[in-house]
Amino acid sequence: MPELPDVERMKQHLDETSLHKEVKRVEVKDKAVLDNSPQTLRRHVKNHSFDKTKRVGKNLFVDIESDRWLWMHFGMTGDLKYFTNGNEPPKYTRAVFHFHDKGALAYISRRKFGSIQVIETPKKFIDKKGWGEDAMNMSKEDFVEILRNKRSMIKSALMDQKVIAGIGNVYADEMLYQSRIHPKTKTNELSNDQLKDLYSKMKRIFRTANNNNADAKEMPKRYLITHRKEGEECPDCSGEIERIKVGGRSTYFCPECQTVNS
DNA sequence: AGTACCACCTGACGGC
DNA sequence: TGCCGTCAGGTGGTAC
Repeated sequence: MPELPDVERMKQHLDETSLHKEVKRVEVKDKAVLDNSPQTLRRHVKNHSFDKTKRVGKNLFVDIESDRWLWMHFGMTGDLKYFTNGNEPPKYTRAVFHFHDKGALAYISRRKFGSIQVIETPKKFIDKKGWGEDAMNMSKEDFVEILRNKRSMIKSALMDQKVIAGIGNVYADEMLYQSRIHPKTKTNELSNDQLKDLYSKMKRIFRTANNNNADAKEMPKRYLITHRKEGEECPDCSGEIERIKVGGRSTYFCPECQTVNS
């Protein structure tokens, strides 16, 4: 699930339900998702409250005390869900933050690819990881400048979190579809105008997704995301959607429409 | 620098 | 209904 819009939705959910409430208890149901020991996590979170949140790319940071934050990442199947005590936590809940007010925030991860870690500050952490600017914060000029000299395939470049933070498999396909660019195009073969167009499409797509709560079913019918299936009819021409591998990831595209530099 | 492949883990889904 | 293969919105490591 979680690309930039999904994590943005989780951030808003946390902000609306769980901010400024003291954590009474941290329940670890599967420590596979913890980078620290349960004891370390508890030590930094128990009797503290989530003061503010920050999203960078697909990462959610939660401020717990001075110069101590939680880093949450969600892998391919993560989510956050607030529920009230007395109710069952959602399926695949791996950790629960119980608040004093009888509410609780569940960290959900079916495949356990996600992680929770106590860190110092988001800035230090991001620098160490080498992540690029968040896709929604990046300027058009920086976008063009960073991509223009890359020699990798455009889809791989878009998904590289060290280049731009936040784009994943589904939205990379969407951007390239709307820009009519073949996913295997060498990035440095794109013109500045094509890169600028790609940037505009990226912003519009993420804005649309954010407005629709990252729900693919609510996205416009002209979007590829509602037709991500082999053999499906392209919403823009009579062609059929094809599936290929790019950078090891399944890639859906329209061979009729996406002919730029292919 | 770029790519291919594997690993992590737990399913959901379609074909027979 | 059951078994089996394939796929899955991410990332990190290795090897070439």
